[in-house]
Amino acid sequence: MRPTYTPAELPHRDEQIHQLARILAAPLRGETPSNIFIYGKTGTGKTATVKYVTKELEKVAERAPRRVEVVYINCELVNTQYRILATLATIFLEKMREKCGEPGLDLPEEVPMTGWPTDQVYKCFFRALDHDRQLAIIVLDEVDKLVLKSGDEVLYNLTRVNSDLKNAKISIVGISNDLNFMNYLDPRVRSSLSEEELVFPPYNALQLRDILDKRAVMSFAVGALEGGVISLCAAHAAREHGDARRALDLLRVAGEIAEREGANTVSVEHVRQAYQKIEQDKTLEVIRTLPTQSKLVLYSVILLDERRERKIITGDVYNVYRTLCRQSSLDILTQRRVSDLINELDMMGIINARIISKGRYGRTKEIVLNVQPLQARAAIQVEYPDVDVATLPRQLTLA
DNA sequence: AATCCACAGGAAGCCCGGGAAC
DNA sequence: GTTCCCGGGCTTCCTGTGGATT
Repeated sequence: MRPTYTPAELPHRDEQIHQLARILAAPLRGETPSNIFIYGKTGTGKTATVKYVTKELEKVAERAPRRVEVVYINCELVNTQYRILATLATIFLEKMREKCGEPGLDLPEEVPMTGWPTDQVYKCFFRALDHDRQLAIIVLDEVDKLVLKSGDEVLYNLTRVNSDLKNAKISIVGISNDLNFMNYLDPRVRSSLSEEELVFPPYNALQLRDILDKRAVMSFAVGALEGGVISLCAAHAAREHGDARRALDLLRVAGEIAEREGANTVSVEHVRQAYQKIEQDKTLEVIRTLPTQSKLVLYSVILLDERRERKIITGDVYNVYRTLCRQSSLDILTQRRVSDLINELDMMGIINARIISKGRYGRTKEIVLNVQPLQARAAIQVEYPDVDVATLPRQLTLA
């Protein structure tokens, strides 16, 4: 049930599988497939489908007139022009050596992951590739991350390389969950990258149910899931733009909770708890990665919240914040800035802040903590970057 | 009706780090 | 390497404001 698992069958993706297969089957007829651009929100099965189809393709590729090589690159990890080319060059050098044994001509043993001029790496890749009559299908997953980080130069080069190759051909499969990024591309790159386009619509609740059903059969004992459990998971995920990964996470966590409790079956209540746990883990992660000053502001709110004396208002928060700063010898920001930080925390849903007027006694913001104080506190103190945790007061001793 | 509190939040500008251009 | 530019974080200064109190 983990997100890393690639299932052997993909329910409700038949159409996409067919389309993709139709395009990628071109090499079996001795043709070069078009470049493909695949778009869909997270958890709609893009990566799984591509992996599935390319695997099938490799199985039948022996019958093809030219050799087919599929290279999968996740651009979130490999996100510069150099590293993409170096990765490709390394792979094709390796394959070339496998194929014909002798180290090719004047080509080097390997490409270092850093150091060479980019055009040398490019040439190296080019020659290793062109050395054989082959078709390289290069899958660039999360290609939007690549463009965001290093621009579209790599894509431009890769889409152009075909015209220079004598023996080999390449075709590119770009996967993205951000459609907007196409606008940042050079028009030439855009049109050649999206010779074919494939859209992965989100799953609806029914389809999610189906997917969960299939996976549940593999992961849970018969009768371990009470009625309604799967429907509830599906419903939750459908509300969050049909993310199958979400749905699976939910079911998995619900199972883990049930197991820890020693329950025999997974109940609807477990799913509810799992939902809360996942949501909470998300916010705790946000808190953990907050900048120091925001953490301090939040910590002030928590301290005030624990006192439970009166409603928390901006002025009080700022006072507490100031003492905290002094105690941990940090710079004290102005109230104006802290006011903005409070707004940011509000936007993130960690706190709720609304403007109230107390008549003669002014206009201010009333702040309500939106997370468990104890856990939030723990999240703040984990990896507290600049401040010695011990110096933070456990209790508020303020007038 | 006028006053006035305790801030909200807009505007302008400073400072600094990082990336692009030279 | 230097210069330039940009954006984000921050400050300073400011005007605005809902409604209890006078």
